[in-house]
Amino acid sequence: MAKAASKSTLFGRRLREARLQFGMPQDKLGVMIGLDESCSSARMSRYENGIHEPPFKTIEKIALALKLPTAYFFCEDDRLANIISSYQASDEHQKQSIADYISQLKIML
Amino acid sequence: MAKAASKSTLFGRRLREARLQFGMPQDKLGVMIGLDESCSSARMSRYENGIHEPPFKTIEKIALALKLPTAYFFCEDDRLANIISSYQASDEHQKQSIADYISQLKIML
DNA sequence: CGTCAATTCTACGTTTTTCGTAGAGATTTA
DNA sequence: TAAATCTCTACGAAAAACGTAGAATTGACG
Repeated sequence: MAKAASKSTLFGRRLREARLQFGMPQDKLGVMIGLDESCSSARMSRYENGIHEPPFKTIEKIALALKLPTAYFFCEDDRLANIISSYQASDEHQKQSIADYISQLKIML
Repeated sequence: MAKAASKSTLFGRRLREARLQFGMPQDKLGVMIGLDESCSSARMSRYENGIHEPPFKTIEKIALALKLPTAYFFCEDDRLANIISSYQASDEHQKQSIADYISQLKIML
């Protein structure tokens, strides 16, 4: 039987997605952000399944470890999530290009 | 004397900024998202000052009330925060334009 | 299939955090 | 200044997350 996703959160789903993309088990990622290895897996599991919600500091450490902006984990919209992660991966010049492009559009609103 | 910002969080700072922009006192905003008016101001104050951290559900309600994407409240980078809120304010066609523009840049990475 | 190893999940008691209350402090307006 | 509006905070009660220990699941290999 499939897992009941009853308690899942957007954050949890994005976390799992990003971690799998990164190719790392829960316990390893937990240790990366400073969790004790004795409970690392338990905690990460609960975060991914939406059973518990981590404090902001922990969310930031996770984002840093996975090389994604914290905001990424709170995007419902896949397209926006992609924009955010692309922005993160861009160099200064490209970041400015993106910002400029958006400013252009805004004038037309 | 200025308030000690010792416990402030990024979320709290973005929340205050967005609420003031929206032009609404803490208690009113709290009631908007379903808080009892008897403690609405107390809770919003603690969120803004980083004394307490609200659960994800509450963060989402706040974002909805202020007409901003949840992700906005987790952006350190002002330029990215602006991109996110502009995206939110755009119509479907413009959203796609933004996504396409970013895809273009990505190819050049 | 069956087994071993790796990974993920969860019940339970403890610890930590947030909540609601009540009122104080600060700021603005008349 | 006085009154009204807005914001902040100490305290005990309630709720949520934590660490532990081990169970369940998944995957690779024979």
